[in-house]
Amino acid sequence: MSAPTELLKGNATVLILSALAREPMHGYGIVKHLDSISEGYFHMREGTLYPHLHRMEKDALIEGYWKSQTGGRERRMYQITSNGTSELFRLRAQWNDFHLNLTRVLDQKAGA
Amino acid sequence: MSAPTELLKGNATVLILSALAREPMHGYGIVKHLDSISEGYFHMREGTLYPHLHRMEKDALIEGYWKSQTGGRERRMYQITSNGTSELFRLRAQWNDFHLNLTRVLDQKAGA
DNA sequence: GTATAATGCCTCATATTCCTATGTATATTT
DNA sequence: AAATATACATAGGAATATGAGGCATTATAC
Repeated sequence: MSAPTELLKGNATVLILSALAREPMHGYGIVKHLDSISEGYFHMREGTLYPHLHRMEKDALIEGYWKSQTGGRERRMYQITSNGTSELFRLRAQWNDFHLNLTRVLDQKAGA
Repeated sequence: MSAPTELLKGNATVLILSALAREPMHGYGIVKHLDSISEGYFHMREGTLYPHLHRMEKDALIEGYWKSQTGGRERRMYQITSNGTSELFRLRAQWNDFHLNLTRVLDQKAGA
């Protein structure tokens, strides 16, 4: 089973940052990493990923550079910046907060 | 602090069903209930709520009926159906699954 | 008494964000 | 030689929450 689109919305950034916090990766590698770590649950589409990477680079959350390979083909590598690390912490906290509140409503344990 | 729009996406239905699983409510009451139970975190806008209620009624997840008050003014009350209860269970399970997988990625505890 | 806020229902235009489809190109496997 | 996997990129369409607006009644504050 894979992640419902509606729930994925808004979480692409935190997923990408989490991957890059581990080590620098290129786009396709990020997709594979998320796929493998979640056992197929998060299979991010390229049409989702690349626009995100471009925006995140513009926002200085990540830094891209071209890396040539012995084979010849160049790949675009990305690494997380210090801005990106801060943002990752912020998004993680935001997520925890969201989870706490949603659980509270689903469990009906508080309120009037 | 209130819930980020992007995270709320896809969770409106489960929030509404959770409220109505407690007791029948009218639209405005649902907003107030969610607001109070989450201490202001989930403040669903009416532009979000009412289209959802109409769609959910059409999908037989909830049932609406007009209730007149001593004052004279009518209010539209909604109650959850058995379909709605099933759907609530399904969405709760889906949410738990999503949370499990996102946590797994954020904590970087599994995978290659 | 009258203005203001709160209650209560509803719709539409807009922004955001993900997906599908498509295009290009190289490397590896069968 | 063909099929698949790797790798980057963009355009068009679909879904969905928000903001702004409209309408009407009731309670509260001045």
